[in-house]
Amino acid sequence: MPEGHVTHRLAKELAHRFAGDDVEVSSPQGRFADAAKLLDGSPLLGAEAYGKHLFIDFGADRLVHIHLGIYGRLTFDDPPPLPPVGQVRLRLVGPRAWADLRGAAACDLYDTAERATLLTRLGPDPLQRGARSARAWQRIHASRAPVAGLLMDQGVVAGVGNIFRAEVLFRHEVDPFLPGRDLPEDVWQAMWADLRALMRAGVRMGRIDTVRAEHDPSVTGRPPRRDRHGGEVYVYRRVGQPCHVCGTPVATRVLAGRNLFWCPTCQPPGSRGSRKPTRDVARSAT
DNA sequence: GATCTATGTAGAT
DNA sequence: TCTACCTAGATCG
Repeated sequence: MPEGHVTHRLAKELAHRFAGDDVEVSSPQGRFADAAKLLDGSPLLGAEAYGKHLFIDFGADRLVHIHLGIYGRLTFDDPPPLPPVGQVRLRLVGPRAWADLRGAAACDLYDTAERATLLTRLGPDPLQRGARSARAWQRIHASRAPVAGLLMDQGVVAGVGNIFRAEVLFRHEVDPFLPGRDLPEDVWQAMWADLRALMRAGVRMGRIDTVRAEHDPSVTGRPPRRDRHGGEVYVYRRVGQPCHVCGTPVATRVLAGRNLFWCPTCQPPGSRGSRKPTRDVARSAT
């Protein structure tokens, strides 16, 4: 589930369903039991996301820090709460809603100082208002590491995961293995703007849908139209299937332990990319 | 039922 | 570069 758009969406939903209410906090599975006891009955003041990190504010300098990892889930439902199913690490029960957390890589009690320390490790989050892409650019421009690896580094850009990195590289025709320092600055600026738009669309839609996102009025300024490509993403997990733009089979390779996907024709070796996202978008851009 | 996979990261080697 | 870890659903036999 989780790239940055998921955490931001969850923060919104937590605030919407719980903010201002006293909340029963428990850990049916037991692994968060001590902290849960401490927070039980406290008012939930709000929730915020930064990159893939989620913070739930219970006041008195107490925050629940959640990182979903690769398969964590936070689900919501209307009252009354049902008996826990499976490994429920954290359960929140308020008068208007209840929520279960499963499989998270992290679920810890933080104070604001610990949150501040964590945030210093993270690069700018494209979903954060006023995020400064220049900080990311400094890291990219100074590195000889492949740009596909840099995009996944949360210290460079916070919130980008395996799908957004594959898609944004494709959309700008950048060779995933291009050293960061060979990426032109104007291409980076365009990728950053595209990430902001794609990830915002992801927050709204609750899914990553880069092909249709380009037809989202807020992304392109045009009304949605029928998807001519037949898919939700261009390259992610489409190994061997024809590229939606040129028909070349999508390639894959493991990079830094993660599966990377790209089109060898649209993103040939050494390609420094283009400012306009994909030929298709270039055509429909205003 | 066993095995594989996954939008992730930290820590060891 | 590898391994461990968090869990559930899909796929294999």
